[in-house]
Amino acid sequence: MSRLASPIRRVTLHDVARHCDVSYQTVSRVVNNDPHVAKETRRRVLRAIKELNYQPNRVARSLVTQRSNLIEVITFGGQHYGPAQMVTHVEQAARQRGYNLILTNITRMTLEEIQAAIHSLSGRLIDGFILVTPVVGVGYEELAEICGNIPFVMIDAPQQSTAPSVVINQRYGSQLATQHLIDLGHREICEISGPMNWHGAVARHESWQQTLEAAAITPGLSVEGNWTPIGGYEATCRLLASGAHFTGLVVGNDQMALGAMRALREHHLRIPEDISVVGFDDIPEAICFEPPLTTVHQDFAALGRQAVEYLLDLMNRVDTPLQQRVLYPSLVERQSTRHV
Amino acid sequence: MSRLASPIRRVTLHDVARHCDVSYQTVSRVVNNDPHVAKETRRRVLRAIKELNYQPNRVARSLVTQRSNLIEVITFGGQHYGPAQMVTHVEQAARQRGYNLILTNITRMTLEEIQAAIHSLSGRLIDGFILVTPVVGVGYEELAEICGNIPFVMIDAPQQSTAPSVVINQRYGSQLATQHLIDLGHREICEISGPMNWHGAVARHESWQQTLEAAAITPGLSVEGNWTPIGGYEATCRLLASGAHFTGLVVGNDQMALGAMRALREHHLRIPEDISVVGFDDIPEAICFEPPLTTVHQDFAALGRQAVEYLLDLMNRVDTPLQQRVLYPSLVERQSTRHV
DNA sequence: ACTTTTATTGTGAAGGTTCACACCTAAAAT
DNA sequence: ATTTTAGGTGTGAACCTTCACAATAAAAGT
Repeated sequence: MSRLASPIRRVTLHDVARHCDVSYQTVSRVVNNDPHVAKETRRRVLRAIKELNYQPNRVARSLVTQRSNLIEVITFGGQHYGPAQMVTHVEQAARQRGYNLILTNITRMTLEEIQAAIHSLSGRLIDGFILVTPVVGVGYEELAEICGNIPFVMIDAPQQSTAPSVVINQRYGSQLATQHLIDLGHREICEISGPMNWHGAVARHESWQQTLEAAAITPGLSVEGNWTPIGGYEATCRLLASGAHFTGLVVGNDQMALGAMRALREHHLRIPEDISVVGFDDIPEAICFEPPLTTVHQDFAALGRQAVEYLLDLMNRVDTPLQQRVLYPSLVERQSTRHV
Repeated sequence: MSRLASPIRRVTLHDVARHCDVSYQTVSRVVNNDPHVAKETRRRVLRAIKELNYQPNRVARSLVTQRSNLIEVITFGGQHYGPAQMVTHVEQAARQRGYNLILTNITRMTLEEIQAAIHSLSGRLIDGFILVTPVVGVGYEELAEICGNIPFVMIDAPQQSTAPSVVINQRYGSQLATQHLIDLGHREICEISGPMNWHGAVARHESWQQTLEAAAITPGLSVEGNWTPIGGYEATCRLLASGAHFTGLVVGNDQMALGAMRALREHHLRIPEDISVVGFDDIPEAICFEPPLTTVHQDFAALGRQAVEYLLDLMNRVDTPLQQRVLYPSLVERQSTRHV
């Protein structure tokens, strides 16, 4: 007995129809909950379906209906906390609505890669895309061109974009973090930013700067990291080597904050006695950092749900407006910050 | 102009055929790289394909070939480091081989949930499954029944199972960690384990115990955690509250190790001066823990690649043997452990 | 009693591809 | 000169649904 998928003939509408002596169309009606079926007939058909263990062939259905109930998620950096979190919740929301998810995780966020990803499953009759596009150089117009007439929603699109997108207001989050330090009396505040080709990094950086300036404080030095713990460590070492004096440090994400705290400690700076540190993301580890990290919480679950909801609207309702739906992060105060 | 996916007729084989005056079958041959096409004809067809921007309809193709080039990954705890890592690499490996991935992340790892997940896309002609089944109660026989004649590979299956699976040898990893402490002269060694309904947790626990016994050491207390930082924190508090004395602590994963270290510090125990801690997973954060964590490194990328490779063999080659492919973890020594 | 409406069921075609086979032509073998 | 072979190309059917419409029977209206 071979284990190779043998060409076992699946049971079809016709088989069911024959089995209970109706036409295949009637069976189709029962399967699709068409009301124009006599009660007694429906009963008979349903029993036959169960007896024969009939499963509608979704491929054949797709061929005629021109829709697949498939959503493709194209993401970048799927191994990181944020994206992984989003994907999980997008999947959950999609499945609840009867859609399955095709996942494509690209390794370089360029238009070419996106194009290749979309191309690689063109012809699958994908109903819609969710694009996690956190880096610059991937704009709405280009994407619209690539996606053709298939609706899509962007996550992590540039703020204020006219593209259909769902975002968390990064500027607001960074303002929250920075203002928190200001409120604690800090006047010398530096930053470890994310890679500046990410929208989020730019937004957080600019907002850090503007919040300080609004409080008539000259921004301290800002050093660029790469989102990783080691990146944060190295960036902080560079910052310290520059001789800059500061009492507050705003870090682009929690992982880098972890590295930053390590670097600070190695330079015999205590947290929060000497330096207050605030992160971004609120990863599950943050609460157990040494000390527990004050950070900005982002609701990735809501983000994922919203994206799916919006996409389904775009797919199924004419004239859903193209807009940017904005969620707001919140500050979580822990022990890595204190009054100066 | 509506943005709703309008029923724009896609260009088909027939369109291309008409455009360069051959039969649709010839175009099909060109598309599928059939050698029985004259050079000149192929050239003409290829040009027409490009001119008309023809994309083969994979749905129609699936209908007749009975295969979809689709692999479904059913995972559990997709937001955690390990599973997220695996999914990412599985996707990458699959796409390289021309397969796309349908992701289903279930929230409770039970046979019913798996069945529902598989059922929800039955009829999509999925070519194969990759099942991340880290908890007990989900055995090969039951899965084989559910999957019907569709081949599947399990990841994180119980060791020694006869099921087609790819695993990392957890026992070996735990032995590495425990032996490391023994070699450093520790004789009082406790454990924070994962939830005992996970194979991995059981295997690590048993191997911890056996390694100690093999060295004629009585195992210390073992407390069960839930993989999370806070879980590790609480478990360690319980351990300390029990009054147990120990100098070495083996923790089921890095996240719990983070929580454990926090708990230890709060009880004025220094790491590694008073207590040596060793983790499991080697998450990217571990190197920046305070102190950097000695841990067991698992190669999730290799795991994902192997799983895909094995599944494709199962799908395409008759009589691929059913076996368990085993990878080995390695110890990464950092600063959380030292000689007693 | 006859027409109209409604409820239920059936028929033919289409969706876009691949498979099995038949056909044709030109070159090679006899 | 005739047969065989190979290379190239085309035809019809099948895959399994849904859609549009036709057909029938029963019920309701006149």
